[in-house]
Amino acid sequence: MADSLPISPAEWDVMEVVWDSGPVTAAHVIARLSGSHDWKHRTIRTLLARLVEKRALTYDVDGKAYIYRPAVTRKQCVRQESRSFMNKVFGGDVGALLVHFVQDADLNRDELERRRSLLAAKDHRRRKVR
Amino acid sequence: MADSLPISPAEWDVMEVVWDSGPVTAAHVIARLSGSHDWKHRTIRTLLARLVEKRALTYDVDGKAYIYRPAVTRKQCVRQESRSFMNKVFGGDVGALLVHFVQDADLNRDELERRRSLLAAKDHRRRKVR
DNA sequence: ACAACACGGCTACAGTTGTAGTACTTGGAC
DNA sequence: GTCCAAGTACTACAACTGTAGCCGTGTTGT
Repeated sequence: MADSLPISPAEWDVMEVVWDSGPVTAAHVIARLSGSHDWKHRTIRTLLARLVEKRALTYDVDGKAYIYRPAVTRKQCVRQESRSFMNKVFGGDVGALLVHFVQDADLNRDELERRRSLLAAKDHRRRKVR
Repeated sequence: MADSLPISPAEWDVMEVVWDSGPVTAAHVIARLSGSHDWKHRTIRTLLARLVEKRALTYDVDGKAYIYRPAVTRKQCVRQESRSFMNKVFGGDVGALLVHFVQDADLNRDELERRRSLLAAKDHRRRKVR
């Protein structure tokens, strides 16, 4: 339905809140993001306004405040971002992409495992020593 | 080894050529990209210069021209881009990412299949008619 | 030796992004 | 009815991007 211009990383974080919490006020978004980001409320209001401009959000007026709602689904956006990422980095080759991330996941698992063993060994040594 | 600032999409296309072709002149990069992009040679030279600034490329001077070489491996860059993409869009959840792309791949296969059948049906009808 | 031509350096300029500040307006408390 | 806190609109500004142009200089063909 929508063209939906690209959503920048900062804007994406705002969209997440709106997608998660249904129709929300700016105040709500600000409260939600205050934990994870160190943004002044003005920054978040600017991002909301830009997302409206980009037609990624709409709003209803309630008294003096706006109630924001997504104008595009998360799925649509994920799809679009994913495609452009895949094209840029993997030349559009889903296979190559999958290989990369599977290997990456395996590496992480191995790394976790390695650390666990290290810890275990340390623990073992400590036990022995005392 | 390197900090390696973010590489923009246009710059990425330039890096691809350098990664693929080993040490290259600007002229070579320009020739290679002339097929896929409609860039003036100045644009590509600008991109090369920016990549040097960003320490993604280095060069040796050969007479009046530069011979460019990657200063970062493709692997490093793919890793970095992939991480930031995964964090932005999938909240760092590799699992969710894999699910998305696998489904996407399946959809594409189905879509291909659907088109093939359509074509086949059409062909069938045509044959019948004549 | 001189004219082109090719090269890199510097400059430009508009659109996007991150990160706000200022100013004006208005619903609501009193 | 008045005043204020909170809300939106407008403005700001530097860094990054896409997309190049101009300029001085050195290389090369003739």
